Amino acid sequence: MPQYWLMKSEPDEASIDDLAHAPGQRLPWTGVRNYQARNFMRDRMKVGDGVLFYHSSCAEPGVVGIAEVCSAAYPDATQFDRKSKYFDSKSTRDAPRWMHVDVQLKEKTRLLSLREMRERPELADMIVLRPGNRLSITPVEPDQWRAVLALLRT
DNA sequence: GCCAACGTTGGC
DNA sequence: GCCAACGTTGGC
Repeated sequence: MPQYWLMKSEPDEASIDDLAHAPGQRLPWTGVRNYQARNFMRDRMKVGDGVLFYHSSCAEPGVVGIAEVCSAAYPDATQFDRKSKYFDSKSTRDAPRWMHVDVQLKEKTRLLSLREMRERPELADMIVLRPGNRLSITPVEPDQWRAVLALLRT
C-alpha cells in the first residue's frame, strides 16, 4: 500500500512548473535541513508513494499538483557544495547528514489554496493545517488524500 | 515586515 | 541534561 505525503516547496526555489519542465518531470528534493522531514524521506517513503505538491511562502499558498516518489533516499549533493546555501560543513561523504528522494509529476492541478483547505471539515486533521506547523514534509492519511483529490477535481 | 511557533545550539 | 538565546519557517 502506498503512503501519502504533503511536500512544501517555495515556488521561487522549485515550483510546480519547474517540475513540469524538468527532464522526465522529475526533480531531486534537495535542501531539506530538518531531521524530521529527512527521516520521513529516508525511512518511510517508498517508490510509488503519493505526493501533494504544495507552494509555500508565496502569495497564494496551497496544493498545486500531484506527484509521486520515484527514487529511494540518497545523499543530498548540496550539503557538500561550498557554494550552495545548503552547504553543511559538519556533514561528511562517509556519513552524509542529509538525504532526499526524487519526485515525479503526475498531474498539475488547480490551486487548492490553504484558505480553502482550512474551510473543509474533512481536511481539518491534516498536519499541515495545524497552528504553528512548520514541517515541510508531512504524512497524509488515505482519507485526507482522497478528499484532497476530490476537491482538486471540483 | 511582523511575529508566533518551534527547532537548534551551546554554556553550564 | 537543562534551558536561554538564537535562527528559521511561513502565514498574514
